[in-house]
Amino acid sequence: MRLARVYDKIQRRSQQHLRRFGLTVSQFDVLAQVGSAEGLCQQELAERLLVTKGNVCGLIDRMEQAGLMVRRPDPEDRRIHRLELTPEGRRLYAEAVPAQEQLIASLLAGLEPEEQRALHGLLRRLDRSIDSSSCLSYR
Amino acid sequence: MRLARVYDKIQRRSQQHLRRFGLTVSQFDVLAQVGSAEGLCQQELAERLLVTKGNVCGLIDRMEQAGLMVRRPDPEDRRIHRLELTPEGRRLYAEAVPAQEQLIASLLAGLEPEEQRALHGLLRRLDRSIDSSSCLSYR
DNA sequence: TATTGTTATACTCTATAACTATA
DNA sequence: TATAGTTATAGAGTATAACAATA
Repeated sequence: MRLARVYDKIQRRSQQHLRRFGLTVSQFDVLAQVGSAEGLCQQELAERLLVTKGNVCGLIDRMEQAGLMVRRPDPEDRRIHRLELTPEGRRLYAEAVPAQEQLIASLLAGLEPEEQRALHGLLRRLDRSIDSSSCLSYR
Repeated sequence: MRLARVYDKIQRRSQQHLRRFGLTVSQFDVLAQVGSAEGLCQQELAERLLVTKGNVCGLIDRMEQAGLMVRRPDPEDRRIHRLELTPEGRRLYAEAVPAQEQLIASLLAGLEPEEQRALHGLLRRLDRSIDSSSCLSYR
């Protein structure tokens, strides 16, 4: 499976790359999601990351402990925690996200710009067609 | 990152799918590699899977315990273990690999045949260009 | 000395499921 | 009853590094 192999390589490079920031790939995903949509609640985050809320809970625990984010109680619904980045979390976001984009760009650099666009377009179509194909339930 | 999202979905589907066979994705990878190249040694397998030999050791332990494969000492170099599938491993290989291919085919079905070819070609080019871009060391 | 494989440690992620507190 | 979050459990995968046997 070609896609798997390419992805594994990118994943490993990313991992290596993100370690400089003290982040795992999953933690980077959290940072990227919360950084681009502060006020997100844990349930929403779980859905976006395609993992369970239990897992999100542990992820947030570790990142809160690392001083990157905080849980804020929602004043209107006391079951909900809104997620926000700390100043340090925002600093890391501002640093790590562009660095990651640059890494991806450098990995894609072997393709011509129009090939990159073609690849992106095909992946988008594939993404949608996977969603519509049969039942897919993430809790 | 489009590639990551698409891959995650495929990964999750595969996981779900492979569970019927009692396999994790990593174990499937081992089965597929050894099944297509019996006599492989652990070091070679580690390189193909892009993980360390320590990890391979654990993977093999679990799969040997599950009765799917065996380590055979190499008569010429007593440091080496050659990996072979048991009859049950081969049966599973013959069952799981086509099933996995069919799953992938069904996920790709939303794309036209020429789009599938185009995607494959782009991924192959990307794969190669990643390899050649800067240092990449898997131990 | 270098290589193959093993072992040990520690951490992250994951699924699953029971639990609480709110709604 | 349903939802948001928590906790507990168990297992898998991973990196790292020290180790034994063999070359």
